[in-house]
Amino acid sequence: MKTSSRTQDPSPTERQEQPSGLPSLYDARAVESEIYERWIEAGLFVAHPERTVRSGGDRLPFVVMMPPPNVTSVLHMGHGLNNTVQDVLVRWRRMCGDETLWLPGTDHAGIATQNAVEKLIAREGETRHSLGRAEFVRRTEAFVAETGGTILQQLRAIGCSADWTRTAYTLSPRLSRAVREAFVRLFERGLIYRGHRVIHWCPRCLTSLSDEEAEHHETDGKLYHIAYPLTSAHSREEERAIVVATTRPETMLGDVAVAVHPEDARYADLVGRTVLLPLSNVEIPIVADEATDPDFGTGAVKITPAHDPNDFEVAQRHQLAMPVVIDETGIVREVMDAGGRVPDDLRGLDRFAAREAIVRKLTESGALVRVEPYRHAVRRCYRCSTVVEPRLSEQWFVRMKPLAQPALQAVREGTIRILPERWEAVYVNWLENIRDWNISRQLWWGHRIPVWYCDGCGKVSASREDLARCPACSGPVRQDEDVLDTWFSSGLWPFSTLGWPDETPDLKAFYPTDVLVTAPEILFFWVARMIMNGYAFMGEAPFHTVYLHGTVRDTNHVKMSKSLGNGIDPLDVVRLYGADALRYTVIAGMGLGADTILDPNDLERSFAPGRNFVTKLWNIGRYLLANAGDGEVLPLEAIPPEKLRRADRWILERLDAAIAACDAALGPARPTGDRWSPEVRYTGLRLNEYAEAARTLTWNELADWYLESVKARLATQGEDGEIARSVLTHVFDRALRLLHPIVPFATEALWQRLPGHQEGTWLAVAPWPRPAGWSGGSEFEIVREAIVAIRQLRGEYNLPPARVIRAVLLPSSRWSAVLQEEAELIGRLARASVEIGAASAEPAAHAVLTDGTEVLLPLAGLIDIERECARLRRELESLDRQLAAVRQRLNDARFLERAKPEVVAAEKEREAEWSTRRTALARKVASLCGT
RNA sequence: GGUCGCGUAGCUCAGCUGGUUAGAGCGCUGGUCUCACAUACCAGAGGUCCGGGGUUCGAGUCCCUGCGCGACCACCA
Repeated sequence: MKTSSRTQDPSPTERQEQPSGLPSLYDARAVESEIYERWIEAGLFVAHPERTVRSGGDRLPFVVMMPPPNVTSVLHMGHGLNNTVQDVLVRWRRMCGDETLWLPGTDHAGIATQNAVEKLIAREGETRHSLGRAEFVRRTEAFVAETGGTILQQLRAIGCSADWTRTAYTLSPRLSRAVREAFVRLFERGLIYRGHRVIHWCPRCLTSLSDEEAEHHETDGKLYHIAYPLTSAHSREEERAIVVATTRPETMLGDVAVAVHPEDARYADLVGRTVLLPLSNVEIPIVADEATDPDFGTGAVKITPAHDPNDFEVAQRHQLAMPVVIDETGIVREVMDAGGRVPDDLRGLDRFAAREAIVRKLTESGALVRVEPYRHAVRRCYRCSTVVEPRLSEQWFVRMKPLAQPALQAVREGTIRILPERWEAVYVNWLENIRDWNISRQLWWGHRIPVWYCDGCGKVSASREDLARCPACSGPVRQDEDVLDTWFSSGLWPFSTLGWPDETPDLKAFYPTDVLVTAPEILFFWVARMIMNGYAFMGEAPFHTVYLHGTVRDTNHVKMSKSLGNGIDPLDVVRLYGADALRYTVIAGMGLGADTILDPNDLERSFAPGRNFVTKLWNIGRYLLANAGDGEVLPLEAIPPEKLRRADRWILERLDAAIAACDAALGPARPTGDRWSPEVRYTGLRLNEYAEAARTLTWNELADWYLESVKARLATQGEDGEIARSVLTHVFDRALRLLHPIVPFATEALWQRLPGHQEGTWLAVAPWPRPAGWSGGSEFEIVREAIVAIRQLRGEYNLPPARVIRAVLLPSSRWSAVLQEEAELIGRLARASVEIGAASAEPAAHAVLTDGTEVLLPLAGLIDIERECARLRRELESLDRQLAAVRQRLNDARFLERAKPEVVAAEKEREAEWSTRRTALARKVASLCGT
């Protein structure tokens, strides 16, 4: 073991001043980095496939796949929360004896990374096109090599116990091979196809997007009503035009028809006739189509097949042309099949400028009938927020319905559970209505689509290996220019990271995995697709539990983000308060699935509780080492049970209760069979409850009560002192184990110094505690009650703790012996000299315990008894008056007759309550003032 | 438009299948540097559990409704 770097170690001279060997203040910074290094050196986080039951070992595997952050991202609070949750689970299971694997890695993040690099080269005046594809990819690789993976380094600072020897990257050769394999298999199964249709297009990123990547944003827009004149006179004079409503007038240049509902009587006789498209002066037909909603707008809708997915389908049904009038950058021009539709003065305008120009022209010509404000959802690019332009193009799609089937069934039958439960409905709903997934991206950064086209014979080949010539005609081939959606590769994460498609020892031992921890935002992007892929390629679910945690927000409930400036840098928190404080705060404050609210303007308020808790732990440790020494302690089993004192039994019983509470809160780690039984399906993973149970044991029970009660015994030589030392050490040891997953650093630092610690053993892999079945702690409860009662009376009369006072206990018969025996202890903790059973007439403050034991605090000479008596008597008189009034009312027959029953009931209740209060007050007066 | 969630102490939140006196942390008040800890200890105040109705012996918890937030989904232009 290295000692040179252990900066928290006091020098030999300090050691004398600090008999505990621990500095008085916990130095998180020094302790944390040093301990983390030693964990890594000891290889504690490295998983061993051969030790799992799946590979002939005796351990159950417990596997968590880290949601790969974007390779270029830096750690923010969201990552902090996400990874802390995972680390807590992983550390818990590791201590439980599972062969744990927490596999870390990063995502190449196609659009995001490409955008970042394009911004970078723009400073040099370059564009990706000026550089060319090969050079651009090279530059991006260099950028990733330089800045990528920072976040993984940062995760170590918050204590993540991931297996860094298995760090994965979606664009690595190994995972790229998995991507190709997956693509080709789906292609061969007919689940990947090429389609010509209207997709979401980002005119800034210059790529198509999936439905999920085009986010809806509520926007205040306008609904324009435009008259399209009929080309021939109609019987009814007033209907010389048909009015259509649109939010995007600029698309009218690409209109090929006007559609009405087949059963719409208003337009029945117009179907089959034609109108003249304003501005373009093209004659277009009026068609009848079911897709038209007669109740919206005028009931007539313009059809722009190339720039609207619905219109595209209408046009297909009616075999209409599909002129493209907006290009890939959002400029209005004649792109394809437009045939002079776009007036000269509109060509070259941006789509929004064109909209204004068109509205102006229509207003001038009188074709614009009406404009009304209209609030609707506009789709925007999830990466750059640019308004998405629907665009007709050639793309690759995955046929989702067959893949969704088993994924749906898995959640319906409980093979996979999603927590919180409510997300299961969302998941099911999405899968039931799933549409085909556009997976091609017109980007350069990503996995190039492994498809080759033969210009000779026209064959389209998907291939695992690069093709140089056509497998059919041996002619020259060219590879598809596009790359795959980033989420295609991350969807393979649970098995591609384990070596698939090879049958590696890792894959055998660690697939399927166990719990997936992530935020609900990527339930569809990622989680659902992993599940579908799990079934498609591995034949079984990739995990049995999806744990969806909340979002980190500021005090205004706004999501934290760097761009909004309301973020908290987890590394700042680590620097100021320590990683343990950060972890404790997020875990303790997190209801299942609830958002975490933190105040970026007041880190102290947010994180002090965590830091304070760690300080408390540290101080318990200091006391223990200073007073129980660091030599061997008596094993608990070696103590004859009858020699245990009441406090010993009590704390051991509390320990059992805490272990049970922690276990219940964390829940079963996995289902018992191949699916979750209804009884336990939604239990467990209540990390805040677990944290609370462990904290209460450590602080409120061990430190506040047991430690205080045991101080005198520790000072004594001999057997009882040894027993106290043993119990204290034992309970603190177990408390450290329970707490370790939440605050790993401080607990490890203390545990390593516990009396009897064996060199080379680690808390990180120490066995998780089990309840031992202790009982007999309840006798100590009456002792605690007596102490609290004396303290309360002391507080009531403002007697400073330094003032040792007399206290007289008149025990009920039941606990007489107990209180007698514990009188010294009671006195010490309540700072009083305790006498038992000597009732006297002297003036005393008075209280009654739950079992009837009376507590008297003689006050002669301590307070002005005359004044206090006068005050109490006034109080008693006032109470008597009120009581008399209530009783009179209740005795009044007329009141009982006329008042509402609930009023009578309330009065009766009041009478009972005041009557009880009067009894207590009267006793008080009697003991203080005499009768 | 559809689906779902939330509204509990000044603040941030627990409160599981309805069951004694609704909890925690922070904050607040009073008292303490009591030899592990003032990043602490002791005691205390503070809640019509958003409003209204209902079911029940009993509702913070279940049902209906109103108000106020929020999330997700969405091919009525």
